[in-house]
Amino acid sequence: MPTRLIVAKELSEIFKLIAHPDRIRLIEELRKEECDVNTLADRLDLPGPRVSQHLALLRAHRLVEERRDGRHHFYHLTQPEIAQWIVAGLDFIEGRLSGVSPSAIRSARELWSAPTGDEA
Amino acid sequence: MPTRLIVAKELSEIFKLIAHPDRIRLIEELRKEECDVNTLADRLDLPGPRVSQHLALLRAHRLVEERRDGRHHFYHLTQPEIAQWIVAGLDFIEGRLSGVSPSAIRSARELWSAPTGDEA
DNA sequence: TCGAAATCTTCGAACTCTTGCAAACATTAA
DNA sequence: TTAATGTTTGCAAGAGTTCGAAGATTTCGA
Repeated sequence: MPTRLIVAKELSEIFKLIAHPDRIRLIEELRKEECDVNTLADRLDLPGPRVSQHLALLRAHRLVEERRDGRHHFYHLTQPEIAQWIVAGLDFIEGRLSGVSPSAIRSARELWSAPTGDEA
Repeated sequence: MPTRLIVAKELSEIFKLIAHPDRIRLIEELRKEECDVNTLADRLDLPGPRVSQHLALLRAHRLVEERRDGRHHFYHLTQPEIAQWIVAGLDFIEGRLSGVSPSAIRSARELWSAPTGDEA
């Protein structure tokens, strides 16, 4: 199989992996520091099993890693730079007519770029 | 609805849109210059209707635009920079154990970065 | 002009994959 | 043992993909 085909498939895997609002928010939460599952579920207002399944997927693709401490499972990004890459994708929705105002995008970009503990 | 949720959804739309090997290769082909549908189908070795459907999807999300000339439909990227953003995603598959060798990734990166007319 | 060929799009039906939810399971702590 | 924390499983609903066939438009030759 030609190189280009292989790489296109691998790239599409990455995109598929990230192409879910819950997983994007998980990555956003983890962009600065590790966090345990329950806290993530609380912050994102999602049921526990769902968070766990998403994390299992991210883990299977080595986008996150797990650290266990007692009964807590802490997750963190293996490559924190991926958060910056994701937010760079905002450049490509800015021009579209969909339901996102430029100011919403601007504030989102600031959220992702800002230091921790400032969530809106 | 909170801004963060909206933006996460919009971002996931973008990722979903790109998360297909055919569409990634289409974007790759279009990264430098416009091209008509048949030529794309030939180069990527795909059936015509399939190419057309993928392009319709990209068009619906304004990632590509159409220019008609006679019976030819020429497509081009509305934001050529998106190709560079996509290829930057290669950074995040390099460390994984999947079936892609580092050299394959390196050559893919060169392919996407190189001037036109050099396809392997 | 008429009809055939070329180019591209769209439709509808199968197929697959993902998602969401509830229930059950596993492990650790008190 | 009981509670707390996560994970896994099984299944139904939904979304995305693919294909063949049919439709639309333009060009070109008879």
